[in-house]
Amino acid sequence: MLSRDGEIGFSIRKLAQRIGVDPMTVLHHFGSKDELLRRIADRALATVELPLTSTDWQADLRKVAEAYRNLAHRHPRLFHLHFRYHTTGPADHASSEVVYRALQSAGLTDAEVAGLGLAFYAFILGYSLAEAEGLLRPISPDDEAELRTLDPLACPVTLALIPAFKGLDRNAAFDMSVNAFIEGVARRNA
Amino acid sequence: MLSRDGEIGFSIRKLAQRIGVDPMTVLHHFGSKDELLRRIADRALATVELPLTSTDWQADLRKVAEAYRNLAHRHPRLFHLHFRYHTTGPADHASSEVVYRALQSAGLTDAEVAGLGLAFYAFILGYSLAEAEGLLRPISPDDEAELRTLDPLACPVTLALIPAFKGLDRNAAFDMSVNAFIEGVARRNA
DNA sequence: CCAATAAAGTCTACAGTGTAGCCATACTCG
DNA sequence: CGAGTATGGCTACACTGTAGACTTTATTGG
Repeated sequence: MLSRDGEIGFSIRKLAQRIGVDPMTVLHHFGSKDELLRRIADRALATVELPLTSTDWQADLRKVAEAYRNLAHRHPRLFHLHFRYHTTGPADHASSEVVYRALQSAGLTDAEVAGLGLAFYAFILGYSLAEAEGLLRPISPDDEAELRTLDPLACPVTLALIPAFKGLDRNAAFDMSVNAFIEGVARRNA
Repeated sequence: MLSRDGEIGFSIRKLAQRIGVDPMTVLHHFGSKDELLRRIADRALATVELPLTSTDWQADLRKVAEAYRNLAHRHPRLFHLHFRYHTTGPADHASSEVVYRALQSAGLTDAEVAGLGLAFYAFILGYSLAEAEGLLRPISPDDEAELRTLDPLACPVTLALIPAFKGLDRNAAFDMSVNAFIEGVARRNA
């Protein structure tokens, strides 16, 4: 399955065999493998569960962020595809509309809405991708052993933080981070 | 060249032919193609120009963010590799040490430093990746034409923002965004 | 200095990939 | 009914990573 293994190890021939048709049939249907992956990514991205816009722009932003994180959780390999074939379907436009509307009602100028909106997007996509790729996972014993080999003179803070990494609460970390961004935005026009 | 074309279109055989050796030679040297790409990504990541830590933690964070963005600008396809083979070399540890030290001197708890530090990383990596992939590019006439086909009832704000997207100043947008995050962090313990 | 050992490089072969080109079949519309 | 068009499938081709055996080169120990 693509959600588990990602684009790597995925081939038209295997897919065709699994669904019992000729490889050329599926290829003709989609034109090329790239186009097939693009369509799959589109389809998966469209399942993001967007919030209805409310009067609380901060809550709206939080909900959009959570929606994309949940999506990444459902399809861990999706965002790789999204970054590769920057697919922007209807669902993307709908969610970016929510983001822009939220930022606009926060009282920002158009330039700020555009810049910060795209940045907010990049942030939640990057965070979701990093999390899905295992970069934000609470460190394993192996990781810890590797960290402990660091030079204590060069990386004292990192070494001191090892317990914090081990006990990392990913949900709390995500909330903290989104809140920090939102707080910074709110403070900008205050 | 890998910086231009990325992992796609890159093959051991082409590389070997370019440098005039047998493909098997390079393969035996690196063990596998994955290992080769990992090593290349390591090497490129190590060229990030880290700042010396100062007494101004906000300036330090800004410098780290800029350093990674510059790196992504030099090697547009690098961060795809980084996310795929989450390579964490010495340079990464050095730069994350800077980030953690900065956040710590901002007065955060260890859990906050760990969570926000990783999030800051994910943010600048995601932003750099998005920018390198062209997601944050000022929109082209084609993009504009596509945007104009959106339903004005569903996406009024997006449509109204088209001029802002056309005139998007990427540097300013990046500074704004990093500042928003930093501001949010600073405000957290105030 | 030479022989033994290890390392590095090279050739061949294999299984797997995307896909162009061509043919058969089915389905639609005048 | 017949012509045209979309759809599915077969073969072939150029390309990939890499396992395995073999040859050359370098290194090291006596």
